[in-house]
Amino acid sequence: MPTSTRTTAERVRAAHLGPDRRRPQVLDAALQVAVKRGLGAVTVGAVAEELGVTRPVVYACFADRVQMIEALLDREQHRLADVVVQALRSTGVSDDPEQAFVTGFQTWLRLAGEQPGTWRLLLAGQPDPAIRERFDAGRAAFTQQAAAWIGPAMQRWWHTEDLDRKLPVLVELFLSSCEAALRSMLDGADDWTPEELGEFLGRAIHRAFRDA
Amino acid sequence: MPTSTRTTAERVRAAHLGPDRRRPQVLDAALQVAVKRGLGAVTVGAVAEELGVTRPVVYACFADRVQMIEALLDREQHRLADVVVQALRSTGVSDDPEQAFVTGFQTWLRLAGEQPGTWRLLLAGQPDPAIRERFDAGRAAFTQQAAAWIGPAMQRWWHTEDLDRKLPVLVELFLSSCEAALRSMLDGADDWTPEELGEFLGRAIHRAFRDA
DNA sequence: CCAGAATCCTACGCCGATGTAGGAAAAAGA
DNA sequence: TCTTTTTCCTACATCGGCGTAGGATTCTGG
Repeated sequence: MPTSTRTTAERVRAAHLGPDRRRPQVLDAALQVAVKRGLGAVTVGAVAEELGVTRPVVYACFADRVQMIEALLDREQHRLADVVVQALRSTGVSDDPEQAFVTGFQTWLRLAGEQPGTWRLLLAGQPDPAIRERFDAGRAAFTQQAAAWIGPAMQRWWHTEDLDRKLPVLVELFLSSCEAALRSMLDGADDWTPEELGEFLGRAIHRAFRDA
Repeated sequence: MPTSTRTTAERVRAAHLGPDRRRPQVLDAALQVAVKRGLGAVTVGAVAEELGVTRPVVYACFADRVQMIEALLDREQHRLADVVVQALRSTGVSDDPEQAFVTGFQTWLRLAGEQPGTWRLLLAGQPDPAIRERFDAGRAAFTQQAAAWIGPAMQRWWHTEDLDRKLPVLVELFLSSCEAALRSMLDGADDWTPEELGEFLGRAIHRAFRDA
């Protein structure tokens, strides 16, 4: 049984790829492990086993465990950022704020639903102290990006007063709402399509922000 | 230097308390460690050092590391539940939905600000697999509690249609909004009092839910 | 004041994960 | 085909955290 069932049984010798071609595979395996058992479970051994390879092969790709996880976080963060940019672009066509919220959430949820694993990483929360700094930095980047979009938009649409003071709080609220949308999308909600969910939540969150 | 500066220097022999009186101290120390360095850093050794005691003393209070953390989570969850109950009670006096949201958030944020450590635990996210189950169970309990309050309230106030389908999504949104409020309260917002923040966010979230 | 009980501390063995060295197998080149 | 190079695997040493045994110290009751 060379394929499928990965019991702890004897493994076939892995293909002769070399570090450069092996590296993306390692990150894929690391992502699998992180999604299934949390970032804390991403050990060199676990990743190697997931990939069907021994640990030294992983060490040939990354100097140590921390660099491996940082590489994973880098890659996934870029993927996420791309999706966010696409979602933001999709809102540009409309001058109606409510419609902007709705289409933004719709395209974002649709794209996010296509690579659930990457997004679950974001919801997982930080693991051991070694990664914490890098993880928080990623979150901070998103916060900044969100602020850079929400601030001008609210100024332009509604001339919200005292925006300087309110903005940090609103950004936090916005990001948390996005998390809620994501959870609803990835977990239970089989009876919601991305379009339905995006419209429902986009409208609700728009109401919260409009008269802030 | 028997007090203060906890370098790694020689320690004084700890007082003769015994497991029963020592146990709450151990949980206090564990909470400190969790807040400072994350739940993943709550090892028996770290807790013992934080408390100024050797590891066997901790083992005299709890059978193993998992039971210690579970005891911590139990205690903190009860504290949290008490606060939530108080906040919910405070909304009962008013029949105006918006006012209910506002006073609810206000009392909750005020009480939460008094024991920040306990609440930061909630934001920290799950650590290793051993605790994950217990941690998720706590979150599920809050979800259920929120659903039990939001559902009837929305039915009574606004006769929201198709509530069965919407409720799970709305509960998720509500909890995430609470997290946002908490983050704003505990982190940056020095220029927001609990009353101001509760009014601002309570109103915003009320708008999101009213016409859902 | 002294025996006995309760409590704390030192010291140990164990296990899982890390990171490394050197030999075996596969690919590449002559 | 035979040699050289690349890549993978087995085996090892190390480290940190877990959990326990037994001696040292402090409290307590007579």
